[in-house]
Amino acid sequence: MKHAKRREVVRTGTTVEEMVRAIAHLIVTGELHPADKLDETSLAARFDVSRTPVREALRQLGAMGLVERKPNCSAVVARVTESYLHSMFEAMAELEAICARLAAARMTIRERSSLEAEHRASFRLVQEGAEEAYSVHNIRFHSLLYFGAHNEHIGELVTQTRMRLAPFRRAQFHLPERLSRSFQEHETIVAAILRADADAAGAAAYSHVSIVSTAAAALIANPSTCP
Amino acid sequence: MKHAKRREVVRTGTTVEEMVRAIAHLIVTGELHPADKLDETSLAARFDVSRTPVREALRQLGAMGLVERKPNCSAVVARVTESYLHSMFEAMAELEAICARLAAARMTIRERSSLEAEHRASFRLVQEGAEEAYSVHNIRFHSLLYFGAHNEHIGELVTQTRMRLAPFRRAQFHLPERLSRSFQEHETIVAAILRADADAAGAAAYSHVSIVSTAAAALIANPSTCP
DNA sequence: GATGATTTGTACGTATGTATA
DNA sequence: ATATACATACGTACAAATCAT
Repeated sequence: MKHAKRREVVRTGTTVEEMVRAIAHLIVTGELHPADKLDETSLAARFDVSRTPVREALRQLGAMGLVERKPNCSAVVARVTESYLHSMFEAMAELEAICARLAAARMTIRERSSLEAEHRASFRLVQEGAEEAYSVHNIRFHSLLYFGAHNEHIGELVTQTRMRLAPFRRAQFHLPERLSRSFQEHETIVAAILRADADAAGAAAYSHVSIVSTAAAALIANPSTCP
Repeated sequence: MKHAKRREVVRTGTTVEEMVRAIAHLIVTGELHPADKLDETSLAARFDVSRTPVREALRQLGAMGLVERKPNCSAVVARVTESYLHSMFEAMAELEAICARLAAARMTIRERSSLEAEHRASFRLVQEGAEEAYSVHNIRFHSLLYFGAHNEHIGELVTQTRMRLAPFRRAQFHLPERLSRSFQEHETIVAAILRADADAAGAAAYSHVSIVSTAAAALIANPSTCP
């Protein structure tokens, strides 16, 4: 069969968009690890498209910082040096702090209630030790914070940073008491925001972001063999 | 002549990289204005390459936020709403503040000297009213700040934001006393950094970034006609 | 509203550069 | 070290969508 048949009946957009989403998903969920090769031909075959959309997707993912591309060499899932990883965690802390400060100052009544509700609802998950569900809550909680800051651009920066950090967060997932500690830190942030104490909210959000570079050594950049 | 001859004898990289640089330059220097159409075929003809590298460059520029791309519609130079523009200026102020704070705490002796030297050298430009030269100095000054923060990722975020803001800064270029005011603000920042006063440096850097949305109305996003 | 012109989206071929036996 | 295999870079052809008349 020469011409590829469409892989889905309903197209969600262009092929390139699908590829960007698909590949990004593989990367942030950890199905592909840093330094894994992203061979254009293989990806094209795997998703049953031609190489052209794959190339464009890889180019876009490169600009997003999720993949590394050097001329004439296979693209690879982005690796980072230990120092760069540290800089991303620090940036994350600073950005979260900004969002928390702004949120404390700007959130509407309704937004404050939503944040409090989301937080309260997570108490049960902590008691049950529901790691997976808590992780979903955690993302919603932080999204409410970003949104509550009422600054679109900062929201994009923090989301982008969070995505690039995703492949390196996996390690810290199963620390003892992680859930209850996280919950208590959220508690501090929420309390500060509810009383509109911007400085306290910022400080709490900053210290909530783990600065420790917990990533496995294997994920850290070993200089690639390719020029 | 069917096959394109190389436009340059020495290739600086791949064609796509050249296109990204070239188009980005047109955008940030204001030769192309927000909402200007970026026709793939025209660009390909203009730079004497095929559409393929142009497409990939546009995809990358899209991910960088310099151009907008919707399926089946011409790419256009990125427009922003007034509120988004404001959010970028605010983000810029926050990021500059972080850099200044970190720089005050972390710059080496040598880096502090360089910053001071760069600043002192600009005094002459202010006296002479050398707008163009001062603008070059200004970029170097801020780059020293970003670099002095010793945080690569934050450096990338602030550089990226600065680039996206470029097409909208043009308006504020010729304000009265702009140079001397800028110089005095730099003075405050430098002084704070030299005495390692992080908070003062951050505050000074924050207020140094003009929050006013000075862009001409024509540059602001009017909803595009294309789906 | 239908039709032709223009432009984007995707497939594929060939050349060139890199890695490997 | 030379040659072979293989992956990418770019050009080009065609299909599909959009816009203008």
